[in-house]
Amino acid sequence: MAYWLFKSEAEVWSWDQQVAKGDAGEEWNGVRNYQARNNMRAMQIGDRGFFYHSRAEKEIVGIVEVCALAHPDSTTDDERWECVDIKAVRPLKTPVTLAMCKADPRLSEMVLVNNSRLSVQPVSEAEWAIICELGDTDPE
DNA sequence: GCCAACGTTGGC
DNA sequence: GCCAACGTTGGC
Repeated sequence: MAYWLFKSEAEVWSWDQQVAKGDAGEEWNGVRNYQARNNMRAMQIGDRGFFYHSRAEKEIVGIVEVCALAHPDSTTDDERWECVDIKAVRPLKTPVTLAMCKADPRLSEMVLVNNSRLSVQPVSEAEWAIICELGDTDPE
């Protein structure tokens, strides 16, 4: 199983809205970046991801699960753009802020720390465990 | 609100 | 195929 990180501005699509979708999940649509799309194409059902609020909050707030493989993005007719569906699993007990990630030397290689512009990014298994620890949350 | 970094577009 | 111009993202 692989791990990922999904970024969204809370004003556009928030964790609360994701939770409200329940187990049905929702398309992670609107991505118009090849690297982010390629990451979504590589995802498998059951992969886990962090849900990150960019801009105002700048913190990882929850854990999501991939529940549909990459398929055409319903918000465009442009066949280049695809997206997966994700569903909320549970919130982190303690949100993990960007500042916390930057402050932890074990996370210095994290994409979130080094390439803040990429909206769908891979997370290593080690990084996953560290952030769950910082978030006081079971990594399963 | 500003601006640096990055990705994309389009003229040549 | 290069690269300048432009638009967008996101940290500060």
